[in-house]
Amino acid sequence: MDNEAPSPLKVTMAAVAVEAGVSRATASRVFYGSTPVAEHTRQAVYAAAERLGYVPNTMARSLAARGSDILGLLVRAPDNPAYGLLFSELQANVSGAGLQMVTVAPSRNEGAHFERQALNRLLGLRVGGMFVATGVISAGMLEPFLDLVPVVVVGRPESHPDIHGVSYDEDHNADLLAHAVAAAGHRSAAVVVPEHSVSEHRRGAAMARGLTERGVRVHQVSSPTFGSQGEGGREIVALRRAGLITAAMFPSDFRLLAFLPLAQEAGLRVPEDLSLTGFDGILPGIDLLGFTTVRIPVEDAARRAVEVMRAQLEERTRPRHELLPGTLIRGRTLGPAPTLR
Amino acid sequence: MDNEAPSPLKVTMAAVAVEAGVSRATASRVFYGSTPVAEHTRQAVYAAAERLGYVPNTMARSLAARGSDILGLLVRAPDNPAYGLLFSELQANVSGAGLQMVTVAPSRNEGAHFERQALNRLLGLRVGGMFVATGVISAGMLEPFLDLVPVVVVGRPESHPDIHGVSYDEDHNADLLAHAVAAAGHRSAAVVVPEHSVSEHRRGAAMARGLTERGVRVHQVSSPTFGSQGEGGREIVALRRAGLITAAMFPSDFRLLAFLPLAQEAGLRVPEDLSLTGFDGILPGIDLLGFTTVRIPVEDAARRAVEVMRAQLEERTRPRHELLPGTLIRGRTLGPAPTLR
DNA sequence: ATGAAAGCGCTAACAC
DNA sequence: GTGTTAGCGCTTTCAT
Repeated sequence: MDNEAPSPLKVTMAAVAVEAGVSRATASRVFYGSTPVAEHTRQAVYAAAERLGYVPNTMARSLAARGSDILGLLVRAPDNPAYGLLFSELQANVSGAGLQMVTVAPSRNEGAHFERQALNRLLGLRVGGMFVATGVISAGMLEPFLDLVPVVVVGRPESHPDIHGVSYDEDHNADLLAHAVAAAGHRSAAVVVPEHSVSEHRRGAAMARGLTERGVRVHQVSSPTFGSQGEGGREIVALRRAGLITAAMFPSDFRLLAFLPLAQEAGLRVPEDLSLTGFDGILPGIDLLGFTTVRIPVEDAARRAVEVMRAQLEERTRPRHELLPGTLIRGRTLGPAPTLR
Repeated sequence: MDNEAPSPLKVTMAAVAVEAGVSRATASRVFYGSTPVAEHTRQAVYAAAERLGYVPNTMARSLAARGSDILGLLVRAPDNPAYGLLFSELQANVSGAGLQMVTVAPSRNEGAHFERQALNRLLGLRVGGMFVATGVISAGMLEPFLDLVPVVVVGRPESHPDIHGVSYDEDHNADLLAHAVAAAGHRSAAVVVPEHSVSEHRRGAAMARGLTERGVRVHQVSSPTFGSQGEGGREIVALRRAGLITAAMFPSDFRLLAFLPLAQEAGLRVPEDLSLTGFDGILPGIDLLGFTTVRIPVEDAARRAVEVMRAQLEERTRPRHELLPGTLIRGRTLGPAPTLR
């Protein structure tokens, strides 16, 4: 009588082969092989694997195969909903393409050093391709590996000429909002342009530009550090009270959210007294607040990134940079411009 | 003259050893070895590795070592901020402990089949331990591997007697809120108890119990499917109008958020006419809305989960189940009970 | 269509 | 303190 089966993780392909009465080579071919295998042999091997609870050892496999088809994702901050959604969508698309993906995150949100560690974790696993969803890693850090593993940078707007990039078209998105504000009849608006966040700064600048081009007067508010939302907010309230603006544009939904209590406190009705716009459209449940904002095309970016990756896996091509437009969300925080005073 | 260095990923430890003028074994010892190595040898090896851009091959390493110290995380839905934060915190704690972690997510949010695939991805990598942050995988699916790899289930309240669990104390948290509502003088409140979400149902039931124990009359509202928030909300509005309640408790901040527009539409002031409480305290920026809610202790759970994991890595001990209390967030949506009518 | 055998890059005894 | 050597579990020529 047979002994009790050992723990599944200890079952090797050799054991499966024996159980199925074939050679290790044949067993291997059944699972991933390129060469054809007789149908009944195939059945036998599958049955044996099932019986033993065989879990293929990815380590051994990719070592022997000199590489794997597992893709890696380096994600900057999983606690940021925009990245969380991107992770989720990439995973879905990768699986849809019949590929696998593992994800790593740096141990801290800031610091190239930590991102490097995470990158090495992926490289150490000899992934077959990498999605990089963080702006902190410089292209230079990626460069040495480019010829061995396809890299697709996703999300961040900027990238290296040798690296494939699929990004949100922040300028276009900002313009969508600027257009909406102008079209609602506003002739003078505040735009929050943070100094310390690269992407938010870019958004703010683009919104200001879009307004100006449309003949809307812009009052630029350089919001101070992220923590103290109060400052910029109070400036906006003062501008409204002085009758200098009828709308305020924020470079993220979060900042708009932070402003709401101030507006309420100041007795300003939205949008009757003051129209407001955000940016991102990601925060779960935020739609319920009725924000007028632009939804960054996370799903599209994920889909395209995977398509680009698949193409790279087949055959390396010249790097391309794609910019994906978002969609305007017409909420209740943007209304027609009131008559001032 | 030497040829140009090959791609870093092609550099093997053998190459490093040659470059440093030592044997492969010594090089190995320098990187992870248990046996001591002469200081100047050590330097030489590090220098050689640096020069060549050596990236250790994790596959080969853990194959030879029959296992790795890389931990795996199976996370249910990275696009859910609560899971995103948990991911982030686990990563920070794992790194803090000098360990590595890779994360996998199922390709779709629902379906045991997809979670199984993700689980196998982790198992295939022969991780040294696993964090499981999903309720969908049944303990039975985990059971076959328990003796080979330590498993810590984190977040979900329920778990198997053979598996370590670190969870949020939902009952306690619900009671915190019930206490706060009762203490504010409310004598009659609505409690939303969804039928289709296990954890939300549990929360709702516990809140109702807590109120009842404190002599508060409970109007249970069985919110229908998740999509149509309207239904339950309208029932609450009606209850308030009929003068039957002065407060409403929701089993998630999201549901509370969904109710806000309805309350506004109905002309109900919060909290003057109606007090509201949520549950979770996670959604970034939600604090700005002034929700009275309970913050689930994600950071504590992550920290404890890693501590438990480390203990398991050292020596397998009897499984323990921990329940972690959250903290009450006193926001502006809970006020003193108004006189009815 | 299948089997035999040679590694993949590394670690872990075991010698010296 | 360092080198030698035998595998880890698997894929992949090369035969048959």
